[in-house]
Amino acid sequence: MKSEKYISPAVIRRLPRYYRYLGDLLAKDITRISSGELSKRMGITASQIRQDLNNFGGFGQQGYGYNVEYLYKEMGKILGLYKSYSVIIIGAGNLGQALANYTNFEKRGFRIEALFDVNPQLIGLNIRGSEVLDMAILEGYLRDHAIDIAVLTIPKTSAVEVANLLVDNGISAIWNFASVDLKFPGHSVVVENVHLSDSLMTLSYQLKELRSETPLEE
Amino acid sequence: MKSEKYISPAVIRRLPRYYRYLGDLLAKDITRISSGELSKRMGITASQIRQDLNNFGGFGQQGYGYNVEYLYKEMGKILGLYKSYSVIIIGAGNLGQALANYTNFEKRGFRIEALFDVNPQLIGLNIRGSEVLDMAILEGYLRDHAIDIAVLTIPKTSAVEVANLLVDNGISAIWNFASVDLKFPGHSVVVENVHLSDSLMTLSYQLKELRSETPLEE
DNA sequence: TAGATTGTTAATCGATTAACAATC
DNA sequence: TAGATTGTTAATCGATTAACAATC
Repeated sequence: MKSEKYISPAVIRRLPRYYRYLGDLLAKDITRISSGELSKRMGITASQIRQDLNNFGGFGQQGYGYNVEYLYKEMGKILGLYKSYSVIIIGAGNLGQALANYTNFEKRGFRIEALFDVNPQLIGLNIRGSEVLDMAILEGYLRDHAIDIAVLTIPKTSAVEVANLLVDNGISAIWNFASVDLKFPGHSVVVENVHLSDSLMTLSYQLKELRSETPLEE
Repeated sequence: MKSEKYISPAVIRRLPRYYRYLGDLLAKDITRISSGELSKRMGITASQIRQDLNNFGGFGQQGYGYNVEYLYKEMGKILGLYKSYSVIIIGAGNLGQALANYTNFEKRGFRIEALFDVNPQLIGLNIRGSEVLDMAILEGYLRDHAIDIAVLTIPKTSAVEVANLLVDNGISAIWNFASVDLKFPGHSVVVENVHLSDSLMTLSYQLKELRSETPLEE
């Protein structure tokens, strides 16, 4: 109906970064900021900042710039941070537990309802108020609970199978830490990947390049 | 000297993905692959695959395609995976420990030498063979050990300060999990960011959009 | 050889930057 | 009002895709 304007992924990826900088400014009691000043701080062009923001509305004022608090709140709305989300974590290993223990997510409205694992040693454990449940009851659990987001922190071997089960049972958002690309033909699902291995390889590539560029020191 | 051709970040980000798919093919005993077939599997154009690979050399053969094992190994070399890297983890909290416990990194040649933390409760702990050392001795440690990569898993409040200390003491690669953008003017340092909060916000944005697109079910 | 598929040049598309009129 | 800075259109730049000659 509202036929929203298409926003490119490149823009979307910059939104959390704007949000972060605005939050920092707010913490420093800076009340207004121009695109030029923000440009210097963020290391991107003022033109890009204005283009990006204007995808979502005219938040600034000529001759003045942007009101930090207002823009911060608007960005929060755009990012969907004023809603509360129910979250389950699939895989209660080191990474799953680390995420469950990370309090900042709760603060932003991401409520961890439960964790799931196949390991009997982990089942029954309580991680900062959330119980680790048996993966065997996951399907039933999803029928009884309205879950917004599933976090996938299981090995790639079982990731595709479990992801399909999640989607077949109504999950439409997956935060995927498994080293596979998930595809759900015919379903409306959003997936955000955190491919740690890929990230580390990219670093390794860059380090190799850096070292080959720099001639030996004398 | 070797005046390497400039490779765009967009290409670099795709390299680990190629490497992953080639590894999967290899595991399935598939010995050859054409750009057309790989295109179908990866969901990117064959043209892009050929362009990307040809940044680094002509790995294929007309009429045949690419030899999977050969290309896999070449990609590994390009990514710098045949070297061994010494790694320290700064911040032995949940995330730092999770990364230290993740055995796949060791397998790829990233050896975790030590972890560092300020918390007395953690200092002295042994995480899968690596000791948690006092952050106070970090500077001295760096003088005595040749460390390739530092993993930054500390809160953003101290991240900038510690990162500067690392770089001042010879670290030239940082895998940054703190929610800040690190800058090192005048130093040659490569930084790879894993901004988990940003990633989760992106997911939240996408979920919000997905839900506003889809009209109510009847 | 004929068929397949690469490597590479050229065309297109999209994203970034520049410019400037509008306006606070 | 004059100065500053936005919102937006136009220009540029870079990345992706298409096309095809080269060649295995």
